Amino acid sequence: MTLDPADLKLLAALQRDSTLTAQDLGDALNMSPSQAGRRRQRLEAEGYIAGYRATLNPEMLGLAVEAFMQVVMATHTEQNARDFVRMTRTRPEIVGAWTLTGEADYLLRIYCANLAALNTLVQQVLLPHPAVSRVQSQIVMERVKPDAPLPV
Amino acid sequence: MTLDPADLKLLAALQRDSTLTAQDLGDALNMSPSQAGRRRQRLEAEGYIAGYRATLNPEMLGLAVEAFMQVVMATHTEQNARDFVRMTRTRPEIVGAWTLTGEADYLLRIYCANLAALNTLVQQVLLPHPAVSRVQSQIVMERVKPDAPLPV
DNA sequence: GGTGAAATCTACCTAGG
DNA sequence: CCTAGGTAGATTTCACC
Repeated sequence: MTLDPADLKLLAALQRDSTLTAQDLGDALNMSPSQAGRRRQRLEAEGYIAGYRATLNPEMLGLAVEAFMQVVMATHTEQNARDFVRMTRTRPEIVGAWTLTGEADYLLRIYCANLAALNTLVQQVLLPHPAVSRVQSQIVMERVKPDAPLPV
Repeated sequence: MTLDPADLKLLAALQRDSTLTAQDLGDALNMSPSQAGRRRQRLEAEGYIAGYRATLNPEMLGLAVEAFMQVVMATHTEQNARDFVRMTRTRPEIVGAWTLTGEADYLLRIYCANLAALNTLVQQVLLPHPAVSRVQSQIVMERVKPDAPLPV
């Protein structure tokens, strides 16, 4: 039920590249392919591995602008919160949203084609939302360390 | 060279689940497995797909605390920036780092086992760094929309 | 767009502690 | 009796037609 060093190495390897075969994993962990495959199946079944995803290149898809937005709510009713959360889940350009401690109520992570699209999102979607009081956009200038694996 | 609607559907599907076979993709796109596989190979070769990764469950790994930190630099020399960037790439609990427009110089995304570990990072690593002036931690209270696929 | 060889996965079987 | 290693059938991939 607990993770031994081999499990951690296996998880780290699959975070970097999920196309590694049981043979590859066995080589890396000094065990037989059977054992490595069995371990992977166990880690999947126990829920350590949430899924296998393709990672895309934002630039190649015309998503030139990444941004973070801090959103402050005007009123903190339950209904407002539900509405806002539903909106974030509907908009595909919002690729992450969190509620945080501190002054801002929400942090949004956005991918857009250009600055105009970002502005449209703010002016047409966020600011018109009844519960939203203030939005502060912060555009990403450089990805210093983008989307690294979890520390296992 | 440009992406047609089938390409976009294929990329969206692989973002959700990269274990889909050429047959599965063919079924979803109403084309033969050969064609679907060929398209995938083309999108990989052209660089639209950066890689295939396993997504892990942070909670299962004992990573109970997610946080964002806004870091303000004391001095903006080239050397300071390089040092700081190297530090972020070294620390595994820093899973993302960006330079932003606005008052803060860096935004860091962190995964830690607990609040004590987070505090240790701030006190032992970030604040002692010669270039760092101020750090503002914002703990994630709720993941409203965590790590969604890119909008394709 | 289809076909077939090569590789991979997975369930089952056998051996050893 | 339980765990590790190996094996074979089914599935998938990929180069070629």
